[in-house]
Amino acid sequence: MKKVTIYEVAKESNVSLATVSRVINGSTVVKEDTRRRVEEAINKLGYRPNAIAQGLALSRTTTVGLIIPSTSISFSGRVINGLCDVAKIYDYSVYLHTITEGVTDIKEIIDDVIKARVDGVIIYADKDLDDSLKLLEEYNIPMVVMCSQISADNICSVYVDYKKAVCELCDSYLQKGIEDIAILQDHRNDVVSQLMKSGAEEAFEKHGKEYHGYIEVSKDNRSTYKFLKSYFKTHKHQVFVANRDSQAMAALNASQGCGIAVPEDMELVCMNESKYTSSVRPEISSFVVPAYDLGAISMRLMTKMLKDEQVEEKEKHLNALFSPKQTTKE
Amino acid sequence: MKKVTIYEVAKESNVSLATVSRVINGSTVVKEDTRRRVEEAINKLGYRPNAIAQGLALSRTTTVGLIIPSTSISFSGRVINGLCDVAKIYDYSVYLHTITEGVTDIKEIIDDVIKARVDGVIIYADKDLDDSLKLLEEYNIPMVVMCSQISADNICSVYVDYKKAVCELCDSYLQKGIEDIAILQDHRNDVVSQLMKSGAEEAFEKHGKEYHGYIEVSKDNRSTYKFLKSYFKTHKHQVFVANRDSQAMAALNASQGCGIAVPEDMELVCMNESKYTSSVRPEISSFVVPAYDLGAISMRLMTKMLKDEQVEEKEKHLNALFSPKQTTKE
DNA sequence: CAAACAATTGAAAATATTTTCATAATGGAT
DNA sequence: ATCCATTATGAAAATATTTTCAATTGTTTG
Repeated sequence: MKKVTIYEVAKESNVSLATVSRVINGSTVVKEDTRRRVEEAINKLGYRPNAIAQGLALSRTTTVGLIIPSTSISFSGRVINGLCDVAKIYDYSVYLHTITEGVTDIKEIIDDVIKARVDGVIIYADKDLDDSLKLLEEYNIPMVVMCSQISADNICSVYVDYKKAVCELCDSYLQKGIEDIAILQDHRNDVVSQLMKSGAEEAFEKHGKEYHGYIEVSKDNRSTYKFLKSYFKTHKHQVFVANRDSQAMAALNASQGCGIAVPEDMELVCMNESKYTSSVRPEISSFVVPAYDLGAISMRLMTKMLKDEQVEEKEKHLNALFSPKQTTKE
Repeated sequence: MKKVTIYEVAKESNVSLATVSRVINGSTVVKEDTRRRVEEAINKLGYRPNAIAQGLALSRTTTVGLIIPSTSISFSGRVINGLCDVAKIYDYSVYLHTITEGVTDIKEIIDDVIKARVDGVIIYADKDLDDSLKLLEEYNIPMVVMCSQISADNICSVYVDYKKAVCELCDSYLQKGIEDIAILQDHRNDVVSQLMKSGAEEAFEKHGKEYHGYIEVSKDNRSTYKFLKSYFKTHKHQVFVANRDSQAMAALNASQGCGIAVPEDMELVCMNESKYTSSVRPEISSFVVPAYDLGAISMRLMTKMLKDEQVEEKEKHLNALFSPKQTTKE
């Protein structure tokens, strides 16, 4: 089983390399007759173009690097799906790197995507990654940053407007006179938490009040559950907002042991709907975050940058749609 | 910002290409003095090796193609994490393709990984993919198949022994005289369902009985929930086994409206634990499937094949660990 | 001190493609 | 038949690296 290259095809069909290349790429004109001959040779020999050689000759790999945290898998998973689906449409391939928090050295990943000569990089950056991005900027590699609001010459960003979501949520409660809104914050210090904070603060400020409702917990789910189980014995909130679906689940389960009925005693809101938050009973309210779209739009933006199409907006924000599943408090 | 290649480094440090290459790859011996000179030049010029050119010269890309369905994201996500973590350790990169059932043409994906000249392919095949795999075999591309039990010259497989899991589960109930065990089957006709079937049948046969407890539903979660809601009004089972976590959740929720208490009236068992099945209340029993390990082990096997290490077992099976969360029926 | 050997280094080929520029073939108009 | 304008094709350079084999340098040793 020896390798068959463009040479063998050329010999078999009695034409030059150039002509075979033209047939493969279908761009320039080739006489119908020779095209047929070449195509026959390709089929006969089972020739497959070599993307590596093409990449070298063209200085272009039609490959996009994706760098994404491995936490919150159901979310990342949907992002990846959207991204891959769109990549397929535009004939790009995806070169994947996951980030395991506290383990992965991002510099190494960046080194690798540079070495691999990807045409562009899409990175999910819910934390500050400035240094790492600098290097990619230096190399002038087109970038799409998911989650953060960064934009520059060669950088686009796509993010979910959690600030607006929380702001409107709080506002609607405040208008009904409900002020006791708790927001769960873990210590990841990520962009989403930041946005939730500023959203709440903005809403309260608008109503002439200051916001003080943060509940700080560790990143770990199990211990969050334990903490809340005892916390709820002494604290009752009218509204309880959690960022991740697993946190909302922890809150729901913890509340049940403490005689707090959801939603009658406490409304529970999750910022990221998943098939679980939507299927659990009692049902809990949640924001539907378009994770699939986040990936899909990021990839679409990337293809525009790579094909030198006009990118009308370099910063794109998506809305999280509130989906109340409970009889809203009066 | 012009490209800096091995040429520039060679000129800068007054040596030949060959020597620079030797320094980069650190394999052959280079005089300490020249090595230092070359390294200085590399740093000064900011030289980065070009993996594409290396790939061409070496006919090797240190890249592994991963082909995985986009359904059941939380499961695939963990597989991907394990796989990427191990890939990183052995300095391989991951080239990702997702399969959207009914949409993606697998042939196209295979074409693409061949074109990309990946060194190996890891594919999650919970359905029959024989034709597609044939092509990879022809090209002699090392393969690891996840989920199915295939093995051949250049193919290893890693799968979770669902058959054994279900068989032992049923057996333990039968020993207690419990025979009314229902197994939910959707119409995906996947390998896992097949294995569950044969596991149940084997257990019943062992006890001199025949198994007839399948409940057939559609693939769609929403309609499964609806179906079960009415089904449970007229049917009560002692034990109810669901494959995917979302199906177990549907069953749990459906049961609650029908006056069936879990676990008192009906034990609910899920074949795939997720953070949701493990955090929902009432708690449900589940098998802990080592998805992360599935990915990690597959990748490890692949690295062995690629580095020509001895692969002692070409078929590796993992056990799903039963984690009963309920007072088991007497 | 010369011979023998080991340690370094370099020249050039090889890897599989694209693309530019030049040439050859074709066809229509005169 | 001849010329001009297309249209089609080919030769060779370029892409960035590795590797083989030969040459050079350095080090012992008799």
